[in-house]
Order: sequence, then structure tokens, then C-alpha cells
Amino acid sequence: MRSRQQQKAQTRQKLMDAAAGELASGRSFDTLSLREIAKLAGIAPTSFYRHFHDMEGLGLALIEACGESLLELMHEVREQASGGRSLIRVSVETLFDHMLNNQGLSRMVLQESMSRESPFRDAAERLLETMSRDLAEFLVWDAEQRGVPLGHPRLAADSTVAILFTNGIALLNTPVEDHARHIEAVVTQLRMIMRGAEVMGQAV
Amino acid sequence: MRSRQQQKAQTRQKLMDAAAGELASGRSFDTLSLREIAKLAGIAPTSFYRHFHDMEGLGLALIEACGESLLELMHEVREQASGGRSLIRVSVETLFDHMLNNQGLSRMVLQESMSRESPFRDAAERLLETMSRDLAEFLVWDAEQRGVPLGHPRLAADSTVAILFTNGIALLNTPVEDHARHIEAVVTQLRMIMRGAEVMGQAV
DNA sequence: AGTTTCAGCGTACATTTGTACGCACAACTG
DNA sequence: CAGTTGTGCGTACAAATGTACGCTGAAACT
Repeated sequence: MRSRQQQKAQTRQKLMDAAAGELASGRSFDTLSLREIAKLAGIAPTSFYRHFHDMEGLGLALIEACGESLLELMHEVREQASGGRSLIRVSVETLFDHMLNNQGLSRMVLQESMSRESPFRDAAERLLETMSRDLAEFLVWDAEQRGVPLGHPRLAADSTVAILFTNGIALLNTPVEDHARHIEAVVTQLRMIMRGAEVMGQAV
Repeated sequence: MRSRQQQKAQTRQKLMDAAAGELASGRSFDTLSLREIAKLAGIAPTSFYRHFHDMEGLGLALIEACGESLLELMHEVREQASGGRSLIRVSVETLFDHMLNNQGLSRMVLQESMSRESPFRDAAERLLETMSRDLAEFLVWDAEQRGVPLGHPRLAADSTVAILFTNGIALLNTPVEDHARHIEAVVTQLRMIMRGAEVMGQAV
């Protein structure tokens, strides 16, 4: 038999997968019921409590997991991008790829980031904040590298993140054959911001 | 006695107000139940059906109403802005004011715009699309007026709308004393985009 | 070997949900 | 004025929900 830890971890994962699956098929998180998720995961309703105190607990775990994989991914992108390809393009493609492979979670995180004060909102907000901070830091480093001063790097990063996620979501509702064109549009928008930031940097 | 039409319209409005009130206090739309809204509006649950076929019907009416007032508002802004004040600043302030006064609906529209294929998403999407299209049209006109060519006006408008609403939502979770600073940041971000668009316009 | 721990189960119950059905009575129509 | 219309009500019911309670059996520990 598998050890208790392994077994428990696996059941917990089943619960998270069940919820993520429902999210991916279009449900919003708070239409999910404890009983329903338990059934999908193949356990009795009351066994749910062995893993999460709440549906809220499950939700937080989902957001947490999504955040971890996302930050890790963007971290990899920076190393990979130093290989020469356009950083902007690689970032966009990588992020969108992740969102396409995690549609349910992506939607949930962004929707919750727009909700009212709640544990979900806090978690989602923290994730976006971290992404923006990391990006700003990188932008400064990159600008110095190229000897081109950037005006308001943090604001540029905020704009970038807003545009990235807004368009990422839009992409999920777009037929595959339009993806390439859509990505091109986003890349142009981001270049626009960078040009603007550079101009405002020189103006100082 | 009031006429039947008036009476019915008033009850319908009570239902919409009840729902909007719950949204404003942080609930998400699909945690609202028909019975609950009926009770808040002061009518029997079964009377709900005299006004809407569904909770979905109510939701659509809410989004519709929010969209109408919003588009009307932005239309006024353009006339008012020709008076000389910065168009960007006036637009931002007006939109944010509207969002602050309609927190529940604003959140709902933006959240639904990120959901999966559904009547709600379609309605919300249509609203944002219209705003972006109108804005692009205005940007072109304004650029011609000033003799400064704009590159990719539609993309600039898309970016602007994304940044406006993202930050508008963020503002709702911000203490009032930080509002002025926050608005300043958004104005700077929008100027950044405009500068970028102008630069890319000249490059052609 | 004997004991403890604990993931998972089944039963049970009070709430809440959407909605079908039919009645009442004020407002409209002719 | 008589007849029709239609908003609103109360009752009723099946389904679903969260969760309290106590049991079981195997893994973990001593």
C-alpha cells in the first residue's frame, strides 16, 4: 500500500483537479458545491473536511498553485530570453500558453482579483502585484543594459500586466486560427508602451 | 392608484436595485438566489416571474442598464472636454466616478467579461468593445485635429480601455485618501501609451 | 504485539433552492 | 357597466446543500 501521506496528498489533488475541471468547463468557483466536488473526486461529501476546512480553503489552494507555476514560468522565460529572441514576444507566448492550459484557474484568479475584499481577492491581488514588481525590476535592469533610460518603470510594468492578462483572457474565447494575429496585436501594444516609456525617460 | 405600467416598472426596478445592492456589498451575481432577491424587493418569490424569465434575465437587464449609462456618460465627456481641459484626465475622472457610484455593477460587468461563453459574457464583451471602438474613433479625429499622426489607433484604444477598467476596479478597493495619487498614476500610464502611439505613427 | 491515529464512509437533519398550481383583486377594455 | 387581463400571493414539493455524529479498517507508532 501507499503510505498515508502519499494517499492523502493524492486525494487532495483529486479534489483540486475536480474543481479545476469544473472551472475549465465554464463554471464560476462559487457555483461549485462541496458535495459536487467530493463526488467528482470520488469521495464521500463528509470526507472533504479531511483535506480542506472549507470550499474557501480549496479555492485558496487553487489560486496558490496557479500563482506558483506562473511565477516559476516567467522566471524561466527570462533566462531563455537572454538567448536572443525578443523578450516581449517570448513572454507573451509563454504566458498565453500557460493560460490556455489552465483556462479555469486563469479565469478564476482574474475574476477574483476584481471581487470585493476577501481572501480570494487578496491572494489573486498578491499574485498580480508580484508579477508586476518582478517585471518592473527586470525592465530597469534591461534598460540599463541597453543604455536606454526608462520613465516610470513601475507604471509601465503595471500597464503591461493589465494588457497581458486582459488579452490573455480574450484569447481563451478566440478560435485557434485567430491566435497568431491576436498575439501580434498584443506584442504591438506592449511595444507601444515601451516606446512611450522610453520617450518619457528621455524627456527627464 | 398608479397605472399598471408604472407599478410594474417600479417593481421591476426594485428587483434590479435589490440585486445591485447585494452586488455592491460584495456578493457575486451567481450567489444571488431568486428567492432572496424577491424577498429584498418585497415581493413573493413566485412573483419574480412576472418581471424576468430567469435570474439570467435580471442579470442581462443589469448589464444593459450599466452599459447604457456608461456610454452616455463618456459621450458627454467628449463635449465637455472640448472646453479645454485634458481629455485624458477628464475621461479618467468621469469613468472612475461612475464606477465608484456603481461598484457592484462595474465589478459584475468586468468579471463576466472574463467568464466563458455565456449571455452575460456576450453582453459585457459587447459593452467593452463598443467603448474601445468609440474611443479609437475619437483618437483618430483628435490626432488629425492636432496634426499628429497616431500609429495603431485601435490598439491604443484597446490598451487604454484595459488599463482604465483594471485600475478602476483597483480603485474600488483603495482607501479614499489614495484616490488622487492613483488617478495620477493612471493618467501617466495613458499618456505613456499616447506618446508611444505617436512615436510609432511618425516612424511610418 | 498492542495501541493510537486518522482518511474515508453512511446516516441524518435542518435549510435553501427553483418552480408548478391556483386564487384574489385591482386595473384596464369594451 | 360587465368582462378580461395580469400583478401579486400562499401553498406545496422535490432536489440540493452544508455539516454533525459515530463507525471502520488499515497504516503508523511504541
